[in-house]
Amino acid sequence: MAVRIGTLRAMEDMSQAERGTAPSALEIVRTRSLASLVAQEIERMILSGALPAGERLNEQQLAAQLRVSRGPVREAVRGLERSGLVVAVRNQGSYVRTVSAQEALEIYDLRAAITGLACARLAESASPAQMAALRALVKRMDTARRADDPPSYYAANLEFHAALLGFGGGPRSQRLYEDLGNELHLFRRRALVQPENMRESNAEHAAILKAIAAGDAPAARAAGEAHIAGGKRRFRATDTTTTPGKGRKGENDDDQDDPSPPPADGRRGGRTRRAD
Amino acid sequence: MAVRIGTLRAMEDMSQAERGTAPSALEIVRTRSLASLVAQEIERMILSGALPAGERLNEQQLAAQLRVSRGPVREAVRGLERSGLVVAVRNQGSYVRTVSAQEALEIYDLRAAITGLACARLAESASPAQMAALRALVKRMDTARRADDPPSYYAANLEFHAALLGFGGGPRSQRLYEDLGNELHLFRRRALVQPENMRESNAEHAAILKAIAAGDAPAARAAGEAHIAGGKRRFRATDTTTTPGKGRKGENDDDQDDPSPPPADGRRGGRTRRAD
DNA sequence: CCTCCGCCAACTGTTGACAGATGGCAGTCC
DNA sequence: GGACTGCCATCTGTCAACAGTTGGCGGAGG
Repeated sequence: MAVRIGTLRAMEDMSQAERGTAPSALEIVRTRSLASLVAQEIERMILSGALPAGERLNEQQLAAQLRVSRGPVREAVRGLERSGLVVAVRNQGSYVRTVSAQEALEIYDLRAAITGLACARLAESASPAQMAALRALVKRMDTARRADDPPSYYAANLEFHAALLGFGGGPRSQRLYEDLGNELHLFRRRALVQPENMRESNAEHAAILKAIAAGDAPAARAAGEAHIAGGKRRFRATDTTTTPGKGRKGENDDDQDDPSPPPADGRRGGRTRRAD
Repeated sequence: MAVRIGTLRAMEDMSQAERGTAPSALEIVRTRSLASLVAQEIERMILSGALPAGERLNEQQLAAQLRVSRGPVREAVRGLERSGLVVAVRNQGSYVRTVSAQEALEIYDLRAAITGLACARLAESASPAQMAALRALVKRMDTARRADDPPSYYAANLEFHAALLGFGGGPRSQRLYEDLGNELHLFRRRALVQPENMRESNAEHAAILKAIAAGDAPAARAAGEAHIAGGKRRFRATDTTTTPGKGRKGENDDDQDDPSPPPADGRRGGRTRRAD
């Protein structure tokens, strides 16, 4: 109803409608709040390693760095706290969360379970278009592997898993998988993807697609779980703290409550000159 | 070292040491921030139904009601936004999240997957003490069922699942299961637990424990998944929107982006007199 | 020389205040 | 009489300032 009523409004709807394009800066300001942008930026800093695990988050330093007030920074940090990327101690500050080896293994298991679920469902419901998209991603990864281009492989791998979870699981599963992956990043910075690993990993991807294409739900589930288990194994192979494992799964006695919330030496206060 | 050095400090340590007891109000203020308490309170309001799904969260009204400033309220809401309980729209406000039927089913599947995982691991690692604790909880539920006491059953059920996830999965799994359960609460207020459901549910609990005690990991996993699947089925039986399902699993075409962020009529601004 | 106490700087927690946006209501112009 | 425009109350987004706490450093005392 009404054709020319509010051309401005119409323009807004248009620019909102066209997704995927560059969000045009003005639209960003109009739709996202400062706090959400700050959260996104801090999250990026953490995942990129600029803020390593255990690091303290200085509110006013971050605020000054991002040219905003402390309010949005605090709101952003509260959000990141809920999502498990940082831990906060009252009157002391927030720290980038440290993930123990045991927690990392647990997260791998969770990812395996939900990936298997998505694969199984996808085996019963995959559309030709979805299969084509997944196959194209595997092809991209294969190309990146041959070119020995780990960054490209890594990006395509992320897309593949996101598509897998989105098609087979749903938006909630997708977000969960992403969050778990982010937490995993906190355990020891190590983006090194070796050529052998790439080949092995992509072979598992192909196996997943094969089972899905065959409509074999149990096989697809097993393949999906095996893939994440393979990632867990490859992850352990490059790590020292997890290899001297006590035979199998760490028996979790219930005597550990908090594994030291303020993990490192909290250098704060005092008469130390500020770091500029 | 030093006996009477700082009796106050010593007292604080003492009160911190005694866990499980009433947190003594003063200790709460000293360890938890206002924002976290506000978040806890708002979360309670949402889960209890005082703030129904789709409801708008008025910041200053909440601030006035809780006798705090808007700052902590905003921080709390940002946290709840990250955890999926509320959605925020810029310059318009935050709303209690509405969960669609399809999302609810997806969440059930996720819970089934991680519950199955925990059961399988527990089948290989359960200690006698853990088994005893789980058996005691099943017994409590059975007692509650005989007494036709749904609230007690409900509470024990929560404890049972928390223990299951904590023993077999770990803290991360436990928290995840809890969060998913909270989201599920947002789909249609319906705490009605029928006697038949209680019996069926607890029978499934017993089946899980039997498989775990036998050390049969695949069987334990299947039992755990079947239990959540049973919950999903019982849930569907009491709901109308999910029963006219199209055969199987809703095929998720990618044409739905956001299912209306401002869900209801956002009554704001204008010259309406405020609701006191 | 060692121990202990007081001081102080830096930081977090919280509040109050200001600017901008939103959406309904009423008056006004065709 | 219907549609539109301006106005205004309400609320959110953001900022700046105040109060309280923390933890190390230096001086006083033994």
